[in-house]
Amino acid sequence: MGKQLTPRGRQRRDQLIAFATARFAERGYHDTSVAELVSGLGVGKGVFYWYFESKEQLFVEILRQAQLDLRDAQRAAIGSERDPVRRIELGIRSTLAWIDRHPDHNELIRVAAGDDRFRHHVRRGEEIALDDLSKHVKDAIVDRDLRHADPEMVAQAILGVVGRLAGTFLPGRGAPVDAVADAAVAFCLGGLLAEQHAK
Amino acid sequence: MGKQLTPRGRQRRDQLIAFATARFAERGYHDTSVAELVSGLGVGKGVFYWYFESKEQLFVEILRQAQLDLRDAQRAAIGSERDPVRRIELGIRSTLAWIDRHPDHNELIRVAAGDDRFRHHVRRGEEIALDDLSKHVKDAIVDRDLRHADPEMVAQAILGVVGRLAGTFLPGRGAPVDAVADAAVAFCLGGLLAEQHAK
DNA sequence: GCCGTCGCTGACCCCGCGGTCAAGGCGTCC
DNA sequence: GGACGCCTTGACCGCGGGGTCAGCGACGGC
Repeated sequence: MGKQLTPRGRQRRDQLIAFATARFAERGYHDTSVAELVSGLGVGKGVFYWYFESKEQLFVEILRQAQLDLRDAQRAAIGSERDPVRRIELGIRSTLAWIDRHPDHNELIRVAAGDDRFRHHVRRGEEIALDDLSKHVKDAIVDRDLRHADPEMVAQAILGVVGRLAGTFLPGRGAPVDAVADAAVAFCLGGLLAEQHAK
Repeated sequence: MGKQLTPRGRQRRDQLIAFATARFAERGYHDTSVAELVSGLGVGKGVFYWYFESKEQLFVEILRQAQLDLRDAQRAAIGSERDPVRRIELGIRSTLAWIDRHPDHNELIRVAAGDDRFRHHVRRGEEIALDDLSKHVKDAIVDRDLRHADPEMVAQAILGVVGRLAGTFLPGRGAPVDAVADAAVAFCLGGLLAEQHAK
């Protein structure tokens, strides 16, 4: 599967991945042709098929890599924090920070989510983070004697908030990440009705 | 633009729309060919182009109609309710009820949101509902002296929650709509940290 | 200098797509 | 019955897509 590559080869491969990521994010999967990708780098078509099996395989690879990277960022941010609520907050903030740093990858995930062919990849990539999040929610409910709620639903709701705010405010008019993160955290924790209290 | 159709013609047209809606929802825009649509109804290809200008135009029409229909449902549900928080709740519930009744249309909206070609249609369709929602949020904040928050961000967050919960729980697992709606409302209003209180 | 391996070329193939159109029913009204 | 207009047919077109492949450097080891 994994082909042996010299440093030179690896460089080309990375070029292709980087360029393809940008194009996929900008124009979607179907509207980005292989011809476009190679001509964008000024190379022949064969180069593409030297490094990748197919356009689809490349897309999936980028997608998977992005999801792994995001997951790493989340893990690193959460670290060994004990308080479940705080873990959730750190997860939210690190996710938004990652999206802010990788707008193309996030866009690509959105594209993938809208395509039947790739949707299950997205779901699979989310699953683990979602399970973790659900656990934290469950812990939080137990620890703090909160109202009973299905942890998975709450976890999904949080993902919904984060995804939506990121998709709306980060790429368009560059709202400061921190402001968006603050809003996301405040909403997820306190909802609409939270009384004003120490910020 | 709008062609005159006899009752028979209108019936065919509706058949095509219904079938296309299902196919688009199931397989996406690109992976649903015109040939597939017509052969699914056992008619010739010309039939399609007798009723529609193009595949794209048909898709956009279905999309627009779905969004208008959803909006009508929301309006009807909210009616003349005065309390902004209650208006928001009614909006959430009616949206989820609509999605539950029209899974294909909702799926189609998701598909459209992931395609660069149609994304702006989706946004445009959301805009009005979003503005309304923002107003309600603003009113709620003023009325109840809640913590200051950007109404638009809160509105987007609410849409995020509703969209995500609908997309995850309604089509796959046949979760009862009311349960999902209760969870969505509870989360949007009280967030994670809301203490337990009268259900 | 020679040869092998890695990287690259780009013309080419085949296919399926969206879309067209000349021609042929079929219903209806006179 | 004839004529007209709505509806339908399906072979056909051009195009651009993903993917292939025989052959051409070019560089490094011997």
